[in-house]
Amino acid sequence: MGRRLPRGFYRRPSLQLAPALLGHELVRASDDGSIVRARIVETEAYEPDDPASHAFRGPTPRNGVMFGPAGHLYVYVAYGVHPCMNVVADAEGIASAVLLRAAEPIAGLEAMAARRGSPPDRDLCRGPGRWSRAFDVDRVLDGADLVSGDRVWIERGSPPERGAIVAGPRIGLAVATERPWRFCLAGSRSLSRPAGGVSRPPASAASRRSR
DNA sequence: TCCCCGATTAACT
DNA sequence: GTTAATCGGGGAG
Repeated sequence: MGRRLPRGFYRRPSLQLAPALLGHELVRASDDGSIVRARIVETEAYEPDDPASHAFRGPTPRNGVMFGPAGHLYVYVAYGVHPCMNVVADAEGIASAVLLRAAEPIAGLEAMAARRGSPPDRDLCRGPGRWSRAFDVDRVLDGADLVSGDRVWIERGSPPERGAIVAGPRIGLAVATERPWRFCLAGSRSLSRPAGGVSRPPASAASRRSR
């Protein structure tokens, strides 16, 4: 078993924490006894002064965990359907977090497949909603402590090779699309989209409004 | 209380 | 590559 990342690891701006999380392993122990594990290959940073952040307009019942101490899990539901996992960064009172977007399954693939309808292995955790579902994570785990909790945590993994980390624009946003705050392990086949690729040009970002 | 929109996904063509 | 599905949350009334 690897070693769990300490509180201090998380106490830095999300912009630093997001790339630092790549290569480490998220582990989830469910009530049903199953344990699943995957290597983080894609993250996004959300800073306090960031119009794309849920916390940009101040604390609410949903985003409260983001304002708390580092090293906790913030879980929100996207499109009313898909749970998405975030790691709270920085000092208490500073609302910043790292969205966990994609991972490569390492262990417990059977349990993940049972929850996800047996897609190809590399797709089990490919995308924030898919990953959450494969890991049996929903709003119940909002606020879970990754450092001392026994339901979900992060262990030290093998570090990325030099030059493997690629930054690019974040996915699915209507604002702040110019900030290259998405971080990927470029060689992974489990990315939600190709590393560094132009995900949403400004033109299409504007056209989203006319849906 | 009501309404609109989204840090997405799966199923299409 | 494109699009419909789907409902929780924030903000307005």
